[in-house]
Amino acid sequence: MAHEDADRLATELVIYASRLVRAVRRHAGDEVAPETLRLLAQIDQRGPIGITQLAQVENCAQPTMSAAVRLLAEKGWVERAADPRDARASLVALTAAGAAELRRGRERFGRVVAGWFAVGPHTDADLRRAVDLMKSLVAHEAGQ
Amino acid sequence: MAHEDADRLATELVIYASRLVRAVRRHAGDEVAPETLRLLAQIDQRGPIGITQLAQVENCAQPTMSAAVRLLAEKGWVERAADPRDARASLVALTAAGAAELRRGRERFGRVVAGWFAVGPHTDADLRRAVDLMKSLVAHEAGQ
DNA sequence: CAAGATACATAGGGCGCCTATGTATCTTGG
DNA sequence: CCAAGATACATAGGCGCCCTATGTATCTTG
Repeated sequence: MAHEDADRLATELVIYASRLVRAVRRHAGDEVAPETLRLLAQIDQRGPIGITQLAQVENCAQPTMSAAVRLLAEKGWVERAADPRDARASLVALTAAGAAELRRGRERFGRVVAGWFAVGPHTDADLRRAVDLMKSLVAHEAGQ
Repeated sequence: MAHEDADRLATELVIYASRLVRAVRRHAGDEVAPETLRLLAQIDQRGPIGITQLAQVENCAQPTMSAAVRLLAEKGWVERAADPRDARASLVALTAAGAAELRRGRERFGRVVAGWFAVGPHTDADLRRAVDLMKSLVAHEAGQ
């Protein structure tokens, strides 16, 4: 059945995505994990942003984001400023050290993936298409 | 620089892989997580297999695999039999319930991904290529 | 201005992953 | 043939990511 094949393909996508993340995390050693880099990238992109909103764009629970931001703050990679228009809220932004860490992390991920990539038969265009596909999948999660 | 772009692209691949796994896990609710299904699929494929060897093919530490197999066994999805040729070793195999769970999990992952997939502009061939790409990347991790 | 909504923190738990270490059991060189 | 090292697995203990439940300010509004 074509149905079974499609299920299997979708399952493989998820499974290999999981493997890829684990592989990169292992090769990252003691440095920033994919989840951390993801969060740094998000904060970099969204500028000063509140915890709750950050949790929403990251699709995680607010307490999860509180804890994650606290860890980043302890490492000096983000700063929490008071929101002048709402005393309940805080605005999270990257520090210079956080921006540097984001850059270093990207370089390292790039090196690691490039190393595996070079051995295989795929092109840069394949890589871009794969990224687009997953971006599209994830984008449509929240939407329904 | 082309270098910076490549790093960014590789980083995005990893980040979106991480998002995809999280998204699927969330939509799986209380049912099997991607990591669990990955392990069930592995045991299904490799037949009766020892803990250490399973840890090797899954690229994780042996105690990690011991714990994972224990959880699967508690749920009745795998059975540990004594290895007749080595009293230290045990042979892990799927039970009927485990095989059924694997089937159900694949169907659910298929449904979830298909739901997001249908909204986007991508084809089955794109999906297949993305899977192949990640498979290739992960395959070359151990190889070097 | 009380009552509900909202932003965030804390408490507590589960799972995936790790290293260090212990306990059998196998294998092998003297 | 038997001690010594190698091997298969388990246990202990720890960290990160993620969750729900709940508490505490602060905002908003009828």
